[in-house]
Amino acid sequence: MKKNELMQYSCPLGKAMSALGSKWKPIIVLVIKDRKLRFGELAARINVISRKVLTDQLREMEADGLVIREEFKEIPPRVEYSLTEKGLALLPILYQLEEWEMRYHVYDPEKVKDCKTFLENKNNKKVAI
Amino acid sequence: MKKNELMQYSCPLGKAMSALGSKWKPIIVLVIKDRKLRFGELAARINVISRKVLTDQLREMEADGLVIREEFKEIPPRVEYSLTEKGLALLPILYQLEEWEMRYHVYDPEKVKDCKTFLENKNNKKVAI
DNA sequence: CTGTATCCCCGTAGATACTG
DNA sequence: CAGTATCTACGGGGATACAG
Repeated sequence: MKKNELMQYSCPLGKAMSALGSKWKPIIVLVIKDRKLRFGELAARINVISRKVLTDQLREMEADGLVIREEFKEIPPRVEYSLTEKGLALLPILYQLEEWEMRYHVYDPEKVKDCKTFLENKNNKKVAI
Repeated sequence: MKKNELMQYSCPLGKAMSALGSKWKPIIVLVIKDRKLRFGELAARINVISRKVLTDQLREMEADGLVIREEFKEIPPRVEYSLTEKGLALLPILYQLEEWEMRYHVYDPEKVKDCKTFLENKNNKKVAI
């Protein structure tokens, strides 16, 4: 085993970061937080992500125990995603990270608003990012 | 401005993740936490990182306001790195992330020990990773 | 001692078309 | 509806050599 693999896979912090250190995972967690969402709902709420990448990310998060994937064998197919207990436990930490950034960075309120409405636009529902 | 740039640079959480979402930054924060360290000390404590990458990461962290870089115009040159207030404020969040991972994942205690001693070995000093 | 300068690899993520 | 399959582009990260 190489040393950097030791870092990545055996250190708790390294492993935690690899579980949510990708571009979209923290956002996906925040978007699913309230209730089960279908794949299409997820894709609509984060409309800048491609379906391939969304699928990839969800599969990895499932493997990491962050989300639950429920597949209903229907026509048309339906798949629902929800957070596991582990995924839910991540929420307060993500909020703290958000607060930390807000506290030490000067934001243009308009841009933050843009960011919030960006996700809201496509679903007519508040998503706190 | 493209939408994904909006996500990355205007959303507090997106910005926070881009500030510490790389492979080494969280570890660098933990390693510097106690006191100022010279570049060489940092490189020795995280001996699997190449000097180029360490330099790159430190420069980015400096730009993000996480670390302070003090350069002493001496022969031989001396540079000391320390955490800013912003960097220090990140510590409790990193510890929570660590605890979160520990709580939901079954670790082989031997491997965690290896991970700890891996960083300890090169400096004869405890570094809590 | 503290870095640069190159070069290169590989993985993430994106675009697009297609499928059960 | 919920994905695959392919191909491509880009950039982080690594190895090595050199510099002030």
